Amino acid sequence: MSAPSHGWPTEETPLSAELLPDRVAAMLSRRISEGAIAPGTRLPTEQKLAALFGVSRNVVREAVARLRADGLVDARQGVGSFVLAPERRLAIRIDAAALGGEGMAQLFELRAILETEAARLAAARGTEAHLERIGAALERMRGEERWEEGSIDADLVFHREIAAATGNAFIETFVSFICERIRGSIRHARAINPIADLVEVNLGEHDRIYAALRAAAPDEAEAAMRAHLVGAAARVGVILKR
Amino acid sequence: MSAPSHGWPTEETPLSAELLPDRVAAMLSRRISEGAIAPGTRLPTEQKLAALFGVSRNVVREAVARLRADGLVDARQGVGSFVLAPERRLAIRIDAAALGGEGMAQLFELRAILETEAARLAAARGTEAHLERIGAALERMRGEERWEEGSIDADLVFHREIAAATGNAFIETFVSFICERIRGSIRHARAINPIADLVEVNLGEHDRIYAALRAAAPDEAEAAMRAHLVGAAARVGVILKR
DNA sequence: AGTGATCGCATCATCCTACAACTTGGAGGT
DNA sequence: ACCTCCAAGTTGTAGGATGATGCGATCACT
Repeated sequence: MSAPSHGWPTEETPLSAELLPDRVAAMLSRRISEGAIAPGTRLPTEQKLAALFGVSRNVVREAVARLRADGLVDARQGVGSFVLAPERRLAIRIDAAALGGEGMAQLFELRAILETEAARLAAARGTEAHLERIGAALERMRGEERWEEGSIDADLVFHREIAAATGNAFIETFVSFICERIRGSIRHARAINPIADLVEVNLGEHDRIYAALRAAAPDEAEAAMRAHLVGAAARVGVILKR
Repeated sequence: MSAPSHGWPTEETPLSAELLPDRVAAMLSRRISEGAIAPGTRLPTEQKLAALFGVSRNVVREAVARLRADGLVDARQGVGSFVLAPERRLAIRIDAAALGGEGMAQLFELRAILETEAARLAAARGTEAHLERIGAALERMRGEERWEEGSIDADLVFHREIAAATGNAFIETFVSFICERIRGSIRHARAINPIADLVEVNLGEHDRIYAALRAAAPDEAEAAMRAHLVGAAARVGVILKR
């Protein structure tokens, strides 16, 4: 037993539809983020990993390359790959597994923090061009009567355009990212549990936001956005505190 | 000439220290995010990319694998890799190039939104264990008299622990990520322009935050955090509006 | 001629082998 | 004790081979 028992029980692969490198990367990533590999320690060599996972070294390389790109490990030629401290990460990634129950509530809370402030800033700074694009998204939503793919898309655009109206590219990126993740996880639950999510309700809330933005009223925009998010969260079974 | 002139001038590589796959991925990523490749269109085949960049197909594969992991392209076996709409991205990545001037101000604004709210939540929810860890970071900072590596590290821990005290894992991740990116970009400017950034100033601001958290006073915690961030931004030459 | 099944082709996914570049550590000589 | 050189181990890169997959063209049958 030369390996110091890293604890690699090969983890029977649950035959997911993902590609091999993605699976390997996901497993390693989970081990690292769970602290099962302690920062500073060295990963097994690529050859050993290949043997452990039962894949070729090329597949392992793609997986490790992704970990390196995310800043989870530091691969040094001729030495090995070392686990980095978690705060060194270079990319934020949210996998669906983290959104079960409590995770979704937390993500909604983060979303609310960003979007309420985004609404406030958009009301204060949004140009006519911005407002027109927000209005266009609203109109697209108005056309549909059921809450399905088309209107959900328009909803995302609506929120993204508000974030863009802040003039802050990072706010736009982060809000868009979070909304997209929430949408992705909702789609599954929705098919099973078709909550009464009438367009009228949503439209009323959206109209209030838009009116506040048009009126350049930051306080009202923030309040309207908060009310909308509380409602949206409730509609997917999440209670948004505060 | 079968290739419909994607416009691939091979882009002479500026001999950076990065690895080959990283360089290829960065080039492709830039093309995509700049819109030079229009969503929906197909990338050249891996063989052609390998020939264009003058590298092996393996290198291209690692690069494309990373793009796919980030949600920038969708690679379908036997067909090709297609560029996705920008909002479909699965990871947030901030490269240093985006932080020149205006970028840094925008990132600070985003940071302020998150951290002021985080301070408020931490004051309301933080447990004794959380507060102790925040205090420990503060003590570590107090030991140093110059603002250098050690105290900067402690500063990061201080902010991260406050985010952790919200009990929201996503807030912790996002705040930590943003602080780390700002730190990385500051380090360079700092070496050239050693702004008067005395520890006492920083400590005073931090003490105010800590006192507010101890007192479980959300409003004061938020105000103290805002004051600190305005000061921190000013010290690196960024004016934080509002 | 129209329709359906079949085949071939382009492409990605995976695997394999080999070599280059780099680091480490020890053998051996000075 | 110190320096030099070399051998082993590891990651980085190259190139090819093979299987899997999706698409279009061809071909046979009606």
